[in-house]
Amino acid sequence: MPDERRPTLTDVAIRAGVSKSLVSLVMRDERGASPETRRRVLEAADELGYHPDSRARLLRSGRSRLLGVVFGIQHPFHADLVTGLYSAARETGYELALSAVTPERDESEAIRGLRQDRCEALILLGPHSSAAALTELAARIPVTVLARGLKIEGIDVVRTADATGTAQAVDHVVSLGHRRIAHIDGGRSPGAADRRRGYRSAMKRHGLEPYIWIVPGGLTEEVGAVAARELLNNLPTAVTVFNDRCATGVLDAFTRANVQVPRDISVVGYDDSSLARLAHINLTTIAQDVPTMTRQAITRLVARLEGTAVAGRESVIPPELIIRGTTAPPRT
Amino acid sequence: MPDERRPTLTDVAIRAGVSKSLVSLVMRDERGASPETRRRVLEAADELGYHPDSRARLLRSGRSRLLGVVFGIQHPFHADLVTGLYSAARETGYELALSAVTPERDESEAIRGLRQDRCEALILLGPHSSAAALTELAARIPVTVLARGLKIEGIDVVRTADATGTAQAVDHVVSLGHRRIAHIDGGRSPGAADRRRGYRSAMKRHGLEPYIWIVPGGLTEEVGAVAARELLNNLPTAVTVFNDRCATGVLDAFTRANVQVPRDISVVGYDDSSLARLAHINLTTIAQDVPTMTRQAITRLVARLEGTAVAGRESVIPPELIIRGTTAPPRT
DNA sequence: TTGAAAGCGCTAACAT
DNA sequence: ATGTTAGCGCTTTCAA
Repeated sequence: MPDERRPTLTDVAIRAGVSKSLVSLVMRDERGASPETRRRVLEAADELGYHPDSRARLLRSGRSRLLGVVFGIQHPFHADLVTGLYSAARETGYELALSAVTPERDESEAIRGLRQDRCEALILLGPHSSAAALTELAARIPVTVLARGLKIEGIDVVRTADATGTAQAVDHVVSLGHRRIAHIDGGRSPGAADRRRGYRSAMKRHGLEPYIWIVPGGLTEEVGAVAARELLNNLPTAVTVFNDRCATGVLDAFTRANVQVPRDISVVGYDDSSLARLAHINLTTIAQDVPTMTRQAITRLVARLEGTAVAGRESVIPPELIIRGTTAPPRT
Repeated sequence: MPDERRPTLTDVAIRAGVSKSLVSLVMRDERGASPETRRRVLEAADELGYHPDSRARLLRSGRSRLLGVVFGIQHPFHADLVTGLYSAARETGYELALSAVTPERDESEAIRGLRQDRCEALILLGPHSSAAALTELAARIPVTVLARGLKIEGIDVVRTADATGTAQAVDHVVSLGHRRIAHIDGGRSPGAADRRRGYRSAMKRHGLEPYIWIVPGGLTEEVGAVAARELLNNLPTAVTVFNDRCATGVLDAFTRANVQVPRDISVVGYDDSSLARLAHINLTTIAQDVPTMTRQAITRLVARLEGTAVAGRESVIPPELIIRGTTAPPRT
């Protein structure tokens, strides 16, 4: 089925009876060709089924107009971010090149692939490379880190104001009348430290310092369930959880233990992942503003590539509380 | 940060004091350079931070050695497949180019991107393009479809023997003593028809035709929960579910309705996704053999590209029953 | 408005 | 084992 050789620009030029330069102009929609020539060229191209070879084109023009994206293929939240990045890139004239991190393919390998493709800049989603590796990388190519706060010379960061997020969660349940509010932690995951800090300071601000209780948790449903079982010994009336996946595990453990949500305990998640929106979960949660985050990441990077400097290294995007069905006033 | 020009092969050649050809050989790990030369070249390359330009390389060699992969970024099972594809491609000398389908980026757009990048072949994960579109595509480029059974001239298919899978599920619960076994269906999703068929014929084979009960379901937790609520009216003793995500929703709905699994009802999922393995879910399920599927997909495609014909259009991989905690003998 | 020629960074074919 | 030469398909001078 396949291959007569793909038609080249030269083929089109011959067929249209003009020079390669003219064909090049016409294909790129530049001015400088007569309407008649333009018509003939387009006709010839169409007849041959010609499509420009982006590799050759980019090789010659010295640019790739490619933005590399490194993401964790197992992370639902990264899927949301990639979706947003595609939309944000659409109108910029840049394309996305995806490179996945899998259990058998680490971040450095993912980055290496992208560099071979001559991406002009890199977007790293919640990277876990060392600061040293990132510093070295940033010295060679513009890098923007998404969804992880770190301060590294030369690296732009776009992230959610995570401390604000958990503070909003605490404020919400406090306003419902809760006082004994626990926090299930994300350990060393991206954002976990800030979320923990936000919880702690909001509790202090409300004069609830004696009730501060931080339980080890993590990224997954499984650790959420474990953490929830720890809470059962001395059930608080509300709990803020590191993320929605973890919160799902929490809900599951509670249900099994015959603890009703929100009657017996209120639960607040984090991320507003599609999980949270499911009718049978219906989780009150903190939404990261994915459209804004991804738009900013792309905008900053493009600006840097075009030489339009952008102020500041860091964009911190405010999150938003989404009230659903897992929070209610405490039983009196 | 910015850019001294990226080092080229010529730069490395000059620094190492050898010809470009030698550098080219060394970088590609071909034989024909002395150990001493090799060492010098690698050292120079390293000092300069040189990475070969794949565009130029591929332009020159007339091939891209790129396999395009179209996947749904929201599908956990696709994540597993992509992970397997990376591993399978690793030793073949081909690279993967990922192109995601998102809510705002459809399959045809994903495919178009890959074709501009001059991928030599395409792997489509559970595609939903029309047969006509796929036929036309396959006329222009080798195509392998993964995880969806379809019979289209010129398209290779690698899929799980889905009918066998649900049959195994039925056999398993029958062997435990169940007779009233329902099936929650996947609707029009890839594999759903076969799984439904497997359920139906296994029920007949066991003389349980009167108990056949197929409830509409789908891909997600949400529809699983809805389907489960429908079962509550007339609870069977076991149910086989279209996939693990859907089964999770089923479990959740049962728990809320105070129906205990597996005491009151046995549940079998499908996919053996990471979800199923979580301790608090611990779902008995049918595992698709991802390593074999992905290896076969890559192998077939590479064989086709190298002209080594492969017999048959279709590889059907047997699935495997994984017994965990959601199945048990019925209460007597 | 048009065309000729010179590369982009690399590999392949042919020397040596 | 090493070097030389000629392009891959395109864009970009620069001259006509």
